Amino acid sequence: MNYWLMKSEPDVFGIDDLYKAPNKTEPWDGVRNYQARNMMRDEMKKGDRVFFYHSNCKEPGIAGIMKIVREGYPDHTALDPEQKYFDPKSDPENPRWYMVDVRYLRKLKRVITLAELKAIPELSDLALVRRGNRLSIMPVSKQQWDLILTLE
DNA sequence: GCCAACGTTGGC
DNA sequence: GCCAACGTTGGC
Repeated sequence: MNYWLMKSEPDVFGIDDLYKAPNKTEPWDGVRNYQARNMMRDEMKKGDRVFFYHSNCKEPGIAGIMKIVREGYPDHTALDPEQKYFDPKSDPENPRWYMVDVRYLRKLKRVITLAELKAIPELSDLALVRRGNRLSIMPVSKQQWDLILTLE
């Protein structure tokens, strides 16, 4: 099993929104970055665990845990001109963008903030805490995952 | 293929 | 709201 971290803006879609979704499951659509796309399309496997990270908000940090319940498949929001994430360069025969389905597992007892994570030397390799990192999806090692959970 | 301009991300 | 950092675009 692999571990990941995915960012979302809680004002748009936060951990509580995932909890309220049907089956507590939601497609992770709208990702328009190739590195992130490749991870969803090629590397994420059913059962993988994912930190739900709240970004661009008052208290950025890890808010909960979810799991992958459906592996990469084409992101249809890229194909629909009505959608915000429409991409005229994607096409149904050769979809450019992919998504996975995630299911809510639990909220953390408290949000583990970015500031805390940055202060831990053992996490300096985590992409999240690297300066200027803008990846919305990133791998987390088992060691990093376990360490982060001890902070809870 | 280089690189300037531009748009976006996301912490602060 | 500001702005640094980054990815993408497109002219050449």
